[in-house]
Amino acid sequence: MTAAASPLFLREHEVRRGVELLFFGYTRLTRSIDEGLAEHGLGRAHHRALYFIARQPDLTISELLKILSITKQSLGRVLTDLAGHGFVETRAGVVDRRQKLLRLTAQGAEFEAQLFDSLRNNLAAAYGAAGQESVTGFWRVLEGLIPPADRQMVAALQKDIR
Amino acid sequence: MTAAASPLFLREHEVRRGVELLFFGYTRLTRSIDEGLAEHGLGRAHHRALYFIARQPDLTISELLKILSITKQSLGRVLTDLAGHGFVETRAGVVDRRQKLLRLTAQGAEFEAQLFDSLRNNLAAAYGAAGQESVTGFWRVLEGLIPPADRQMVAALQKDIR
DNA sequence: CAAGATACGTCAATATGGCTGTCCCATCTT
DNA sequence: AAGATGGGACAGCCATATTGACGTATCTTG
Repeated sequence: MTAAASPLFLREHEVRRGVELLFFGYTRLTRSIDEGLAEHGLGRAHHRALYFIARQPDLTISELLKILSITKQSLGRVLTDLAGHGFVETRAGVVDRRQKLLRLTAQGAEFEAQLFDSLRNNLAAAYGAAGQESVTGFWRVLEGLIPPADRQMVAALQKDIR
Repeated sequence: MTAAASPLFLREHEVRRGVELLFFGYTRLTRSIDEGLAEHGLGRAHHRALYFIARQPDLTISELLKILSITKQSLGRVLTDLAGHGFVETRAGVVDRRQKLLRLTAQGAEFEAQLFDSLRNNLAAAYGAAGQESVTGFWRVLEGLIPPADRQMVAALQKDIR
C-alpha cells in the first residue's frame, strides 16, 4: 500500500464525516416531529405516508408502496390508522376503478402542515446558516446517493401536478 | 398573506426537496450494507454500534449510549450479539475500573471495514459526481441540522485520538 | 366472452429494535 | 461509612417491519 493507494481509500476521513453527519442530521430532523406525532398516538411510519400523500394528492396505493419501499401489509396498517384519525380518505380511481386514490382530509392537511412546520424551521435554519451555494451542494450529493433506477421516482415528486 | 409572507414560507419547495432527498439518500445508503449484515444475522442497530466503536476505540458504554441515543437495555442486547460474534471485546477502564472500554476484535475490524466499503463506494461516487464544493455544502447543511448541544459530540468523532 | 393479470385487502405468524420499570453489583467519591 | 455512578440483567410491552397464503373486484386480452 505504498504507491497504489486508491484515491477512494484516501477519502476515508471525508467519507466517515459524511456518514456521521448524515446519521445525526437525519435523526435529529426526524426527531423534531416526534412530539407532534405522539400527541395523536402516531409514529414516524404514519408521518412518511402522510407526507407523501400531501406531496402527491391522488397517489395510488401501489405508487406509495414504491416510494416507501415497504410491504402492502405494513402500509395497510398505517393507512388504517390514518383513516381512523380522519386524516386520509380514498376515492376509486377514475381511469381504473380498482385503484384507490389517496388524499388528505382538511384535518389531515392541517396536521401535516403542523408537522411540516418543524421540518421547515429546522431545514430553513440550516439552509440559512450554510448559504445558498451550500444548499445546492447538499442536494447534489444526496442525489448521487440515490440509485439511478430510483431517481425518476424522486424527481417525479418535484412536479406538483400529475 | 399578501405582503407579509415570511421568507421561510416561500422556501417550502426547497424544504420539501431537502426532506425528500434526505429520506431517500439516507435510506439508500444504509440499505447498501444490509446484505453484508444479514450474512451474519445482524441488523442496522448492530452496525451503528460497530461503526462508532471502530471510530472511537476504547469508547465507554455511556459515551456510546449518548451517541446512539438509545437505552442501556437496547444497547445491551446489541453488544451481547456483537460480543457473541467475536466482533467486540471490552476491557476494564484504566482510570475508572467500573467503566468498560469497547474495542473491535481483529474479526470485528475486518467486518466493519467490509461494511464500510459499501458506504465508501456509494458516498465517494456521490462526492465525485457532485464535486468538492458540493461536498462542503453537503456538510455545512447537515451540521446546521444538528442541535448546538449535540455538535460537540459529533465534532469529537473527528479527532481520532481521545 | 372466458381466462388471466392486476390492484387492493386481509388473516396469521414472526423478527427487529426500540421502550419502561425494577433491582443488583462493583467501584469511585466524599 | 454513605452515597453516587457505571454497568448488567430480568420482565414485559410496543411499533414497525417481514413472509406467505388467500380473496375479491376490475381490467385486459386472446
